[in-house]
Amino acid sequence: MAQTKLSVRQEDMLTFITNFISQNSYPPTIREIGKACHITSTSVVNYNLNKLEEEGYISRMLRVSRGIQLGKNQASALVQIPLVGRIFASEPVSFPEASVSYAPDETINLTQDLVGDGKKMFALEVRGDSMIDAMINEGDYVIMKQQARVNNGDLAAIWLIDSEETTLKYFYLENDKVRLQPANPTMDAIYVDPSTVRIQGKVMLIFRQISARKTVSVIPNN
Amino acid sequence: MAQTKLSVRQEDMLTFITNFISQNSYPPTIREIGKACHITSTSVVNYNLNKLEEEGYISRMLRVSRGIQLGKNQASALVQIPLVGRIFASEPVSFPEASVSYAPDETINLTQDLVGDGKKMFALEVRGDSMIDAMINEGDYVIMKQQARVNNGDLAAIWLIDSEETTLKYFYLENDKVRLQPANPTMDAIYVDPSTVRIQGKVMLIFRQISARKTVSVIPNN
DNA sequence: ATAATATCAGAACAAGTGTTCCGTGTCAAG
DNA sequence: CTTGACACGGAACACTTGTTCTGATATTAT
Repeated sequence: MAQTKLSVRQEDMLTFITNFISQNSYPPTIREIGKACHITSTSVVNYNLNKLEEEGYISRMLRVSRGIQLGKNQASALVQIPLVGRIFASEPVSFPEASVSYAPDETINLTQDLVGDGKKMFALEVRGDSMIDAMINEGDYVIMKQQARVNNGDLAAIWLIDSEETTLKYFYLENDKVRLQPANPTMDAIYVDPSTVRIQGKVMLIFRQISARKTVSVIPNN
Repeated sequence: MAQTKLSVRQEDMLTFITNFISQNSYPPTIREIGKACHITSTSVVNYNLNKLEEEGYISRMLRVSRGIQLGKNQASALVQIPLVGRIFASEPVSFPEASVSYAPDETINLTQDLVGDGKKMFALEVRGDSMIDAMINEGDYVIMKQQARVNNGDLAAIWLIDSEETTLKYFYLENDKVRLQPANPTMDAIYVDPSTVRIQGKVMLIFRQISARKTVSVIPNN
C-alpha cells in the first residue's frame, strides 16, 4: 500500500521468486530464497518477505510451506483461447460451436493483460495474403471476440455482403455511412452503406510467430 | 505414456490438484490431497501420485514439498520479457543492461510455447511507420532475442552501417552477398555486402494490441 | 482354487520448513 | 552521547511434509 521504494535485497528476492515460480510453477521456500539471494539467515528472509507483503507485492499464507503468492500476477492470469480454424477473405468467419472441447494442441495460451478475460474469444490463422491492407501476413494469428457491434475505432471483422468477402478494417460510422479504414496508413478508406456490412467480431490481438517457420535453405554465416 | 484410464480416485485427485493450484497458485501437499479426497493414508496418495506421473498427467519433484506440476501446463509456462524501450528506424537497437530489474509495469508476460525460454529476450515498442515494409505498424511490439548471428530465413534486426538505420528483414546469405527480403511480398529485396550490415538480433514474435488504442474521433453508432 | 499383482491403511522416520527469540551493528534524530 | 528504529545473523523449536516399511484387502490372471 505504502508503495515505498524496495531495498536492493527485497528487489532481488522478488525477482528470484518471480523467476522461480515461472520456472517451477510452485513458489520457493524461505531457505531457497535465502540461498539464491545470499542470505544466511532464514529470519532475515522472513523479515523481508513480510516487508514485501506489507507493500503489496506478495501474499503469504501463514504456516504454509511455499505459501507465497505474487500479487502482481493476478493481472497475468492465463486464458486459453481455442484455435478454431482459418480465416479466408473469400468466406465469412466460421465461428466455433458453443461447446469448447479441450484440445491442447489447438489452444493458444495468453495472459489476461493482453486479451482480457477471454470470453467469447477464439483464434484464427490467416490464410492467403489478402489481408495485407490490414498489415496482416499469411500465417498470422488473429484473436477475435465474437460480437455483432463494435465501437468506432475498433478493428473489426466485417462481412461485405455485396462482394462476398471478409475484411479486417477499422470501423467508423459517420453520417449514416460506414467508413472502413485499412490499418495500412498508405491505403485509402472505403465508404459503404451500413446495410451492406455485417459485423462478425472485434479483433483483440494479432501476433506473428517467426521462429522456425521459414526454414528454407539454411546456410550458417561466418 | 501408456495413457490408460484413470481410476475414480486418481481422477478425483487430479481435479482437486488442478482446482487447488488455480485457487492458491501453489500446489497442495500430500496430506491436503488426502484430506480432500478422503484418503487417510499418505502412502496411498503418494502411490496414486506416482501413477499419475507415470501416465504423464503430472510431474513430481523428489523430496520437494508441494513439488507437483501439472503436465499440461508445462507448455504454457510463463516467461517475463522486459519492455526495454522503443525501436526507431534511425537508431540502432538499444539493448538492455545485463541486470534484469523488476519493473512490473514494463514487463510483458507470454507463454513458453510462443517464444521459448525467454533467455536474452526483450520487447521493443515500434515507433514510426518506417517498418511498414516488414508489415509492422506503429505501436506494435517486437519480441527480440539478442544475438549476433542468425540463420538464413530468420527475421533479423539489422543495422545498416552506410545508411545508418535499423531495419527488420528476412536474412539470407547468398554467394557472399546478403539478401534482405522484406516481409511484405509486394516489395523487392535488397542486396548488400556482408561488411555493411550488423546483425543485432532475431525477431521471435510480433504482436499488435488493438483494444482502446486508436481512440480517435469516436462517434457511437446506433 | 491358487498365485500374482494392484490398491490400500497405518505407522514411523528423517528431512524440510515456518516461526520465534536473542543479540549485534548501523544510522539518523533528539 | 544517547536513544530508538531498522536491518541483519545465528540458533533453536515445533510443526510440516515426503518417504519408506509392514501388512492387509481387493482384483485379476493362470
